[in-house]
Amino acid sequence: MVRIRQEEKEKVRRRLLEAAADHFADQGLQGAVVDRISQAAGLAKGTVYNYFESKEQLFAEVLAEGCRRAVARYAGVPHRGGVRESLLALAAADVAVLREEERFLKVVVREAMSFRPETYPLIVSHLAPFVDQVDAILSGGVADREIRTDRPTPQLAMLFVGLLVLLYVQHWGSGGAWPTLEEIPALAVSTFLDGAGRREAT
Amino acid sequence: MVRIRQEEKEKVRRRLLEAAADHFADQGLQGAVVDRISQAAGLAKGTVYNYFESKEQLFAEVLAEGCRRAVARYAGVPHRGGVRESLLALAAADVAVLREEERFLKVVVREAMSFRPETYPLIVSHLAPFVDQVDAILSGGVADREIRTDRPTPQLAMLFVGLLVLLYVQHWGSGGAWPTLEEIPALAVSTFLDGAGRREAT
Amino acid sequence: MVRIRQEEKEKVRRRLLEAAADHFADQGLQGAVVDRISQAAGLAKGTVYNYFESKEQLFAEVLAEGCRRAVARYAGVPHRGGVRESLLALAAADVAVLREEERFLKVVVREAMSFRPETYPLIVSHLAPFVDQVDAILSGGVADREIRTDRPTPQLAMLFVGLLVLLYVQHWGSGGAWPTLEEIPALAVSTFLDGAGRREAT
Amino acid sequence: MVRIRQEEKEKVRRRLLEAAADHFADQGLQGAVVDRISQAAGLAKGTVYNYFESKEQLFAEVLAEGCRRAVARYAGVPHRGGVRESLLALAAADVAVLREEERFLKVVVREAMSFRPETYPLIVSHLAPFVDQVDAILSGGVADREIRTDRPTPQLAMLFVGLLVLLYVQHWGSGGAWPTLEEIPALAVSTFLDGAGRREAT
DNA sequence: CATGAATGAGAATTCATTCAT
DNA sequence: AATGAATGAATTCTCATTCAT
Repeated sequence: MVRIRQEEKEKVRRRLLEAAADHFADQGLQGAVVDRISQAAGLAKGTVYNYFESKEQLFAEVLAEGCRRAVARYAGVPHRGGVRESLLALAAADVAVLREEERFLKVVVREAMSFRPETYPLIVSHLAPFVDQVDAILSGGVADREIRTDRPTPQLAMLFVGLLVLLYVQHWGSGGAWPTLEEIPALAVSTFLDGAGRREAT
Repeated sequence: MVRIRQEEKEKVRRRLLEAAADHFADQGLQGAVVDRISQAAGLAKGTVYNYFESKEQLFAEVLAEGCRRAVARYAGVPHRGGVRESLLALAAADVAVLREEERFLKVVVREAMSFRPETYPLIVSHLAPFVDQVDAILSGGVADREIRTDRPTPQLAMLFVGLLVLLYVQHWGSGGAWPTLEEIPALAVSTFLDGAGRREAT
Repeated sequence: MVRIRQEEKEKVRRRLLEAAADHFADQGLQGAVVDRISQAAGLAKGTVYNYFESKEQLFAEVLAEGCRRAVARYAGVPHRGGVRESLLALAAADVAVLREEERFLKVVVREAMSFRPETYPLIVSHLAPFVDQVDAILSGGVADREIRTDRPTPQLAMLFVGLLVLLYVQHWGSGGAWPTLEEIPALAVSTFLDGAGRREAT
Repeated sequence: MVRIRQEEKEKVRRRLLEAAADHFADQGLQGAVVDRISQAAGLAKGTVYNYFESKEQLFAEVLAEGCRRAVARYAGVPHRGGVRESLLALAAADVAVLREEERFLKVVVREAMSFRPETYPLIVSHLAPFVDQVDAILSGGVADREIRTDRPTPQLAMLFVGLLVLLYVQHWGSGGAWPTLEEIPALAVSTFLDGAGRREAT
């Protein structure tokens, strides 16, 4: 019975998080309204406060949950083949997550790009596992002489992740016109690895 | 006499815009408080409304002013030499603007990266001159066979601008740790043109 | 339980309406202050907005409630005997309502006499049932040859109602000196039916 | 020269009063905005305060001016013939004033009918000359046995004036539909003297 | 636990009034 | 005298949070 109670609680919590993600994605932390979140979850305003300390807390949890869900997906991505293939696979996984958890990811991206001191470190730490994975791939690439060696791989990794995020922002900002979600992985990897200059030109 | 009055008014307006930029940069549109802006400008609350219709209006004007100041600076940048040199010069000019008008630029970047439907088109239109300049450079580069031809130059231009913005965000987000403003132009251009892959590797 | 809640809410709503009527009667729509209304009702400012959309809405509801209460009372008045008796009964009922719901009626009268385009039609429509009743009485009087036939009864009805209102205004304006509430029905009916001219004089 | 200065000042004052009457007639004391009044007069906000102590003062002066203008016109009306003719002439003069000074009169009527303790006595005192004139006519009528003797003539006079005002309100409230200004004098006098009952019926 | 009415701090905005020019 | 920029008190309305049921 306690078990069932626990599960029930967890379910309600989820519902609230989903609804919150929805609203935070659209309106931001300040613009979102607790009452509307609760109603979207089919609950009363007060109930939110049975699960979360405050609106800010709720926001932080949405952020954390978003990162958790994202990271969970990357863990399963295998790194076979060269750097290009691995990065493609990772980026593809990322886009796949985006599709399923767009609301959560939007919250994360939006907050990340507003670089508020209160949340920036939080987000960086949440995203660390993902960046680390990229870093690992790139380090392998350095060993295989596929990657430039004049810059530290952690910085390159951050650049790659940043590039992905940048493309998401342009995707959302353009209303999905360009780039489309489909082309993002290839676009990101190609831009990141090859640059815009002509090969022979160098 | 009227002349002096006019100048005086313009000065006050400036002061308000500066103060507003400060606050919007830190708190965003929703987080900023009109009363605190006016006080930061050494004026009373009501005075803000003698110059601007509403908080939203004020925000829009800060945005416009930020873009205006930025664009004004790019106009003077000459495109001599190859693509690399031109882009470097442009990026350097951009960073120079950033140093002097950090508050305004932060507002623009923050808003741009939050991709709100209300302001995204506005910002895009404001930034258009800058993107166009990059586009012009890249188009020249295509003619000189310095730039890949498999992607439309407008998209490449947006990518370059996005990359710059991305580096600003990481600069601000890291508290200035990495990248520093000095290294941003080279970093942006090198990443954009060369990518992270090894030349020979291809 | 829900029942009790509902009743409780209805009670609070009433309290707010009464307090609002008080203030609107004294200060008019523009002069009244929401905060003072809520405090007069023993509630906090915000509570008003849990029950009414806005100050204007609240005013409209007070108006409607006032008319509703008034009309409810007239419905029970029987028209027996001649025109004079019927009008007297009706006017007496109106004065009786006035005594009990003075605050509400004052709001209605005040607003009616300020002939604002925003509310005048509203008030006219609310008062229609009362005017119609007078009209019915007068029409009966026309048949019985008690009433002049050279003017449409609806216009005469409006005149009678207007006369009543006029006497209320003079009553309130004079601080109750003249006319007193007691004499208003007879005064209204006599003035309306007989006029100030001498019978024989005609 | 002083003379000219004086006249100039008087002219400006007039302009302000007219503009104020306009706005007070439409918006009431509370709804009117000083700045808009001054601009309607082609002057700056501050100028109003060179001529009037405060908005309230200005309102009071508009009220007084309205009454003054009205009363000035009645003074010239001769009482010849019987009561009916005299009252008709007076009412016609009143309507004539209304036509020319509608803005001022609206302010007076509106304020009178809102029976605010602050202004009611003021208005009554301003209107006293008019009421007195009616009273004089009625007293003459009593002597000639044209008027009922069972009610004090001052009260009858107030009733007559009230009736006129009532018709104005209905005229304005109905958007001029009924009664029209033309029919008001006859309507007022006939209603007042004859009533709605049939002569023979009594 | 869920509920939702009550609360009141806080924010945007208006506008009468002042006063330096 | 005329002006109109500056002021800040006053007001409406919002919404996060509390708490009795």
